[in-house]
Amino acid sequence: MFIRVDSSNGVPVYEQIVRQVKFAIADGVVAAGDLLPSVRELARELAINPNTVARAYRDLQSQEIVELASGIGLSVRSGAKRECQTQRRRLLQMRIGNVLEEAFQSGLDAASVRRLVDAELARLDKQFVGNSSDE
Amino acid sequence: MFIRVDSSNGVPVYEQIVRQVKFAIADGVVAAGDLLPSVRELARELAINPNTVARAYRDLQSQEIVELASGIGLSVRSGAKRECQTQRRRLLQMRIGNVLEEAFQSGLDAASVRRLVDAELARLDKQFVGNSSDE
Amino acid sequence: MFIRVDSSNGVPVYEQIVRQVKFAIADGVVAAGDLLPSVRELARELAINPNTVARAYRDLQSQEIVELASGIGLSVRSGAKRECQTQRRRLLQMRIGNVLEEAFQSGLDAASVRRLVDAELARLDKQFVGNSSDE
Amino acid sequence: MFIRVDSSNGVPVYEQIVRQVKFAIADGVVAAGDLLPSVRELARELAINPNTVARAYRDLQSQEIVELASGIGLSVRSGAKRECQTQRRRLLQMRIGNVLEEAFQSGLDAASVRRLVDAELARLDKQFVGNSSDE
DNA sequence: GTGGTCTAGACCACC
DNA sequence: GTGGTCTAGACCACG
Repeated sequence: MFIRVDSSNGVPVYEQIVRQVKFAIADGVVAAGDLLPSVRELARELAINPNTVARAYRDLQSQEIVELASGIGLSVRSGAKRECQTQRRRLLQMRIGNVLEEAFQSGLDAASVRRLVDAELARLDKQFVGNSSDE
Repeated sequence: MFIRVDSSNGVPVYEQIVRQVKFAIADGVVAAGDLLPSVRELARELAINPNTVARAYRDLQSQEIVELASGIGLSVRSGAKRECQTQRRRLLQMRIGNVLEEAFQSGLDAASVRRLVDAELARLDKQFVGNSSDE
Repeated sequence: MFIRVDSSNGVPVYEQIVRQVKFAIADGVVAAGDLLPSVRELARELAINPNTVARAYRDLQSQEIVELASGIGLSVRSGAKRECQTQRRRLLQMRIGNVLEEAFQSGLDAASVRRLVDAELARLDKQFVGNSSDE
Repeated sequence: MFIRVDSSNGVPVYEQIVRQVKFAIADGVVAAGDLLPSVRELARELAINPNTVARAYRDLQSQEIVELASGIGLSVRSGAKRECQTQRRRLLQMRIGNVLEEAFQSGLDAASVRRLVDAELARLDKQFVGNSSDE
């Protein structure tokens, strides 16, 4: 299973699902034409309310990432990979920008902000060696 | 006035007030022993309901940043500056860490993440020249 | 229902609720993982405004006694029982200490104070037979 | 000066003054006919608002503990000592009773309550050796 | 259904 | 004047 949710995360569960499905598509873990796991199945595996999964899937449909294959399930649309990659980049850029802006606005000077960023980057670099990206 | 709120921000107004009071204390804009602006005064200036300000101030009390001087107002406690600086550092470290971690987990490699960060840092550096910080 | 409030008590209603929830947890009446009665339900049963219950519950959250299970309710955290027992002991010790100290400081000698205490203890012993405590 | 107030005490300052004046009278530190310190003088010595002292003195007048000696000040009435002793006993009995009752109601059993009381009594016994009482 | 936020306004205690 | 408590009710997000 390519999805993991953390209910004590602040981020709504349905949104975590939406994001991770998109990330999986962006990375090619799930390809165009593939079916998403059924609402019931995913709900059981994540031990969450099926309504939550349903809501996530509804969002993915309305964003035209997946489409309903009647009687079969939800399948990834053909242009989805490229779209998900673009969205991923935009999303991360916005979030990074927001956080850094928040740091500046809180009264810290540029040097302090950069120190914080570098420390975190160093910490994470070690954790995620060997990540591959096709962007 | 050292507080500005943005009601269309997603972040609850009372929480924005809590943060900004803490930041003001961390930066020395408000010193130990100083009184916060009165509930009614701040509510009037921000054009919000006094209860919203009161809730923010109650949070500051329960976090022992500020104490009730009965019939006088709320005064900044003696250890508050150091505490607020610590909290600010921790808060930003956590938020930056979370965002960067999300970037790595989304499948991007280290180089891509660093590129995003550097671009945003460059953009914001220009915007916030002249920030001063005690830390 | 394990909560009873007395609005003509001087002690704020929301604080009575906070205390009694903690006492119930300390006594094991409510266990870790259990949900508190919903805000609306408790408000209805106590015939008070839901906001008053909500404020009590918010305090319990910020004291980390209870945590939000989004869309479900508030559940008692795992370490809460031990914490509530400790707090109960400290609270009572402080209150008893304060009152006895006040008695001494008011000029009474030790014998007079002890006489007062013994009389009250005897009176209450009869009233509260069969209390059980984990401590 | 026979009065000390603690503004971070929960107990209103004016009430602390009322109590301590009464205790001083009960103990004979201030006798019938003696004048209380003037409002301005006491306010200066305690570093509090004169209105607060004035309110305390007003209460003492309305309770007929002191009386206005026009142009002179407030003097302790003749029957005050006996009255203050009676009130002191009643007040302490009530407060002790309330606290012990609260302990029982919080779910503790009689043994636990008695243990708390004995511990505090032992602690205070050492602190207040040589208290004398004429009750 | 759940809790959270915000507004509006009454009333109280303290200084 | 100060903050604190409580009520009442609208609106939103989440499951």
